[in-house]
Amino acid sequence: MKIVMRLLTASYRTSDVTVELYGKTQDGKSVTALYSGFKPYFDIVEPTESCVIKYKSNPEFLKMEDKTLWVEGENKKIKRITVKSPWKVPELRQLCGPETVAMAADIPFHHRFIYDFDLGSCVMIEGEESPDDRMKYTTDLIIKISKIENAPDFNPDLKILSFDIENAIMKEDGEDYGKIFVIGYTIYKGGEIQKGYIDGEEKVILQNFLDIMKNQDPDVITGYNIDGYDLPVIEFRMKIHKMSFKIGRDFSTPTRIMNQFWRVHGRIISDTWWGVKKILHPKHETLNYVSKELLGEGKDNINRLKIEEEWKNRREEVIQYCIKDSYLTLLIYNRLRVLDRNMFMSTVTKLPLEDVTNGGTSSYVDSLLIRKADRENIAVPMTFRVKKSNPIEGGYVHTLGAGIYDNVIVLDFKSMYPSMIMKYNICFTTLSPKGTIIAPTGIRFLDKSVKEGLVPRLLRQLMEERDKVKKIMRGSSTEEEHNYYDGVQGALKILMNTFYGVLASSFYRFTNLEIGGAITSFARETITNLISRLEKEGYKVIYGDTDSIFIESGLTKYEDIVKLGEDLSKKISTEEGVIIEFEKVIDPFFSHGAKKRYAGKIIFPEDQAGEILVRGYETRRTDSFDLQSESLTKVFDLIMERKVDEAVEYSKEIVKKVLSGDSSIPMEKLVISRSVKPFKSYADEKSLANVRVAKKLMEMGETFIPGMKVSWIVTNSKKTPQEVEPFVDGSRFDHVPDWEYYARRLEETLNRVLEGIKSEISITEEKSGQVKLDSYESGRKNQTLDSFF
DNA sequence: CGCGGCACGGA
DNA sequence: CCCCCGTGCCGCG
Repeated sequence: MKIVMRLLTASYRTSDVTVELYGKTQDGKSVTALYSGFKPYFDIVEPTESCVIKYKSNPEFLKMEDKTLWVEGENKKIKRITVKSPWKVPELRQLCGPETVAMAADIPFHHRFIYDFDLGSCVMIEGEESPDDRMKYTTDLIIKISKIENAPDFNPDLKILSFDIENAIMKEDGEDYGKIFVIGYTIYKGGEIQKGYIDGEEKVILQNFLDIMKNQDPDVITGYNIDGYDLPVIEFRMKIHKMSFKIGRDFSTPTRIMNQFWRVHGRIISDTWWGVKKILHPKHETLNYVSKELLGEGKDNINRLKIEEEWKNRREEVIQYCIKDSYLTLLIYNRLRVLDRNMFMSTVTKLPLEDVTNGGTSSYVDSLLIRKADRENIAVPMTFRVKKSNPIEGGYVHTLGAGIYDNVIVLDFKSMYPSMIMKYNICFTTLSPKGTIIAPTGIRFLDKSVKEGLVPRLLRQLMEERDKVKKIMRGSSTEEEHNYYDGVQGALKILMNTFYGVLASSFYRFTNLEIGGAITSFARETITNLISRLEKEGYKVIYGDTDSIFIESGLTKYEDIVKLGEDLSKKISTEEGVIIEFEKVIDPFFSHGAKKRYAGKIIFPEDQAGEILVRGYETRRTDSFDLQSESLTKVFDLIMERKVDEAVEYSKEIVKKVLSGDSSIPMEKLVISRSVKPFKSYADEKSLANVRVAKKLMEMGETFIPGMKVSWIVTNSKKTPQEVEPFVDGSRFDHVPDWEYYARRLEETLNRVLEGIKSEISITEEKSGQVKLDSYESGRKNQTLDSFF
């Protein structure tokens, strides 16, 4: 038979080293495709005679081939050693001691298979169904592969199972420690939703859970915080009942990767919380808050801290609450389009969906770079850590003076770092003392005419691919088609931009800090040269950051400003060999005089006109309290209308109101929220409010998982460290906020902005009058806020 | 009052 | 397990 499927996950079984490819067909069939006979191998650089003998006499040894591979600037003799068991490779690669250099000996076996067959995210498989394996897998089809090749891309409908557990609080040790009362779930397939729950004896619940996995056979397992909570609890409770947590498509058990993600053969475990964090960046990360924000609907009202009581007295409500959690989570997961995003990324990285869902960005680059290196006989080094003595110097940031600016033109370098890599042929394959391209750091690279680097070539192909996809997108006839190509081109853009990050990282196989430094130094040179040139030509450059330049045009007519923007972009692009895009016009443009902080009203392009753009300020920060963000937004709105006096008046009023502890101010508007890392990573955990709050929450019986955001209200800032009380979404807060603290923080925020205008106004217009709010300086004796109001 | 640790956002 | 730059808050000496 012959099928076409999208790759969901890839793995291998240890019993006979068969590669397992799990996928989904366009018509919704789940597939296990098996490939036998592929063996793991790795390279040893110029091994000694005794080392060769050592390998040949090892029971794992299968064969040895001679290779000549390019290693750090020269061709070297390599022995390629093929062995029996993938899991033995870490041990075998150092068989001859630490002084022998092993290459490509840390590539996961399933990746090795995909790279060698040069498979993409969708494949065509020919083969026979395998009745012998019928009982070993939960999928609709089980096929022994006789032929496999790439197929055109498509995004099939996947079956998603979202679940949530309610269990005894894990406070003290005992038999019922964490005991599960109920599992609620929601299954989604092709637009249809099916809800359900399992209760009863815990052992029965767990068994039913395994049966649902087997019979429903979901492609994706999600939930809210399942990585750090539900899955560990289930694993733990199964152990107590001496059950095996076999939810894999091959009935294998899931394993935890880096104490964070879970991986299981055949399915994608994709925590919605993680998607929320990465895509939404909300102020609070609780399911209740995110649901309300995104769906306009919150969780049911159940007291989780007294779950045992609730389970005894309100069983039906708890069950409904539990199902609803899984349902809301599923809706959020779909709303965020996590699967679509990941499918697009898997398309452009040529990796299975699971690998882009739970893998790092280095695996994206690996997937493309290793294939190319292999085909060009370039040795693939193992991942190593580089000591970070002198970090790479980063992007250039132009000083931004305080004030209000008119009709500001924004120019952007298109894909700055990828462009630098391509223009200057920056690559580990072109790095050479004989090179004629000299970076500002003094590092040399060969000219393209001598040798085009692997990375520049790859980026060029990705950029060409993206331009092609964009063109198809513009010509697409349906919205669906348009969205598809838009997704692909967006993923290509993200992928291109990850190259610099990965190559400059301190923990990657192709890392070279000289190369990372060369890229940023070329970028700094490019932008600073352009700024000088524009200034020489009489333009007033007011700001720039890494790849953007802000010019106060000095013009007043809209058409003239737009024309200038277009002319500059055209002129510079042709001259510099790097594309400069005319991005927008902002009027007015405001900053209080700090880099990376500005606000302005967009007047070009048309489709963004009227939008107030804020960067860096408290309104954009998830760790400022709502009252602060809202007040600042209001002040910016007034400034954008150039109503400075009104802004000052408003600011005074609101600070006064807060200082008086006005009862009309909702407590929620005072909540401050910050994330907390694993406790052991802190130098002094007691001195940090967020860490203290996390610990308090755990004492209260709330779930806290490292990486989570926690929320609090400051109740006494005069004490050291300041006193804070956790704020739990949905439950009453019965402490008194430190109103003076909030008034002071608010005033400082608003003052920063208003002072920025005053200095500007007094210079250009000699406008008298007090703009600055009456100041309050903490720590100074005889001066408190009270003395001013 | 200056410094370092920390979290967050910009690009 | 993605880079650095920069801001602002807090606690400490």
